[in-house]
Amino acid sequence: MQAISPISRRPLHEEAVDRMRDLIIQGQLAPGSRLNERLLCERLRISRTPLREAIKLLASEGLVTLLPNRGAQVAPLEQGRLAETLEVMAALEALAGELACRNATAERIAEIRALHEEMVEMHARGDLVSYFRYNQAIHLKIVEASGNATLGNTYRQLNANVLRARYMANLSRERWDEAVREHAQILAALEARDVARLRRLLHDHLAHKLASVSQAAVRAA
Amino acid sequence: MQAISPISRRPLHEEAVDRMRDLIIQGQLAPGSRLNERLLCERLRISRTPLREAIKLLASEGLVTLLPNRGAQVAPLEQGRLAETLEVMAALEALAGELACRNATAERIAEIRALHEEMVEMHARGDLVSYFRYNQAIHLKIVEASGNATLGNTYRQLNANVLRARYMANLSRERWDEAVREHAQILAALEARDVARLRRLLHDHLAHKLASVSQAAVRAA
DNA sequence: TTTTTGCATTTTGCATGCAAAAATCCGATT
DNA sequence: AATCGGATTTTTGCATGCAAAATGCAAAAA
Repeated sequence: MQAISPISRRPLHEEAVDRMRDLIIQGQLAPGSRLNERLLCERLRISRTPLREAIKLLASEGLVTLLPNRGAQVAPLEQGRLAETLEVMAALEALAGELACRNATAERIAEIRALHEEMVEMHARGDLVSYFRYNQAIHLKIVEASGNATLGNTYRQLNANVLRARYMANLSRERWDEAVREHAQILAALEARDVARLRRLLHDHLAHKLASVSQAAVRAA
Repeated sequence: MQAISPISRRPLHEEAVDRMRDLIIQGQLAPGSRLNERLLCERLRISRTPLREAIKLLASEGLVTLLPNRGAQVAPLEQGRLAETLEVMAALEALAGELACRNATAERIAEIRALHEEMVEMHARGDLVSYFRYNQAIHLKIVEASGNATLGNTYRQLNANVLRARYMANLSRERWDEAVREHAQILAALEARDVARLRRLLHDHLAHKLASVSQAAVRAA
């Protein structure tokens, strides 16, 4: 008998989580704004039960803050929290790099290089939005290449919180150029399977990202 | 005016999460067993709405697996997943140690030493259960001493999954002795604020733990 | 005897109802 | 004009209702 892909029927609460996560990351639901259940139910065309389940899940991801007896709000953006998160992500990426050096197949690394080439192209064109998308894809791919699914889940969860900061909007030209150079080095270290070097590069890359985001936040304040 | 602790009115779903998490960690809800909503509602004396919210949250922690249209089950224990989790926790503890060296107050470190002394005492007495409790407390305290709350949350979440394995039951005498020696070294490095050494010690300590758990699992299989 | 099919029961997923808490409004009072 | 108090409305938290899906089981067919 031939393999048939099962009919997919996602639960409503999952769909709701994904939709709301996107809304929050894209800023359509602004940090600090209250989540009115009735309103969101109407917009998503679902009832309160799955919506409330979704809100609780987003709260566990840190994208939403629960206010007892007063519903929930989109988690406010805090500089300190962002720094904390990036610090943890740096450690996770360093681990991912190490594991990827040891476990990733050559094909997987080639895929990462392909993404890298695309990203460099977008940098050359000055297409910041596309650059940013490839950049994200590369980091995620490295984490996946580690072969540690738990690491991947943990990373993604933290990443959602960082995406909201939309630091890409405040990326200076110098920092952008530097980031691309760093990426080239990261890829070279991965291809050489140089664990120590890759660990250090990934760690520093994230540290620089934090510095750049912090600066942007200071300017905004 | 004197500070009064407010009358606690925790949401039912939070209470339910905590209770069920304990039940799962303690094995009263066995890995792989189905979660019958009606039954659990009766046991916890709550209705299905907060219960279902709790189940979804536990699923995001990885303690529960959702089976679409067929409810949920306690997440089965998998050797590979445990190894993955410990690998991530090792990286997080290494980071925590580094941050603790830099940020922790002397008092905080003294508190950790106090816990360590107690733990050594329990080891001397052969009181494995108490030893295990102090051991946990020390690791959590180091993570807290990092001052990075996000790191703490991430660590605790992963930790819940490890606690279920109850590797302490299969702890060999030699490994136990060795673990205590490792802890003494860890504490010394923290007190000396020797970042590099502490990182390495914590990392190795976790690696040894994984090895010991794996061995126990192999024996059980 | 084993497999398949139809039916009854149970369980789940989602919607809705209800009471309590919070927010809002609005006039009275200072 | 600002503030307070109280009633009114809104919103939340939890319970329950209902339909669809899954499960169990016995009878029919192979």
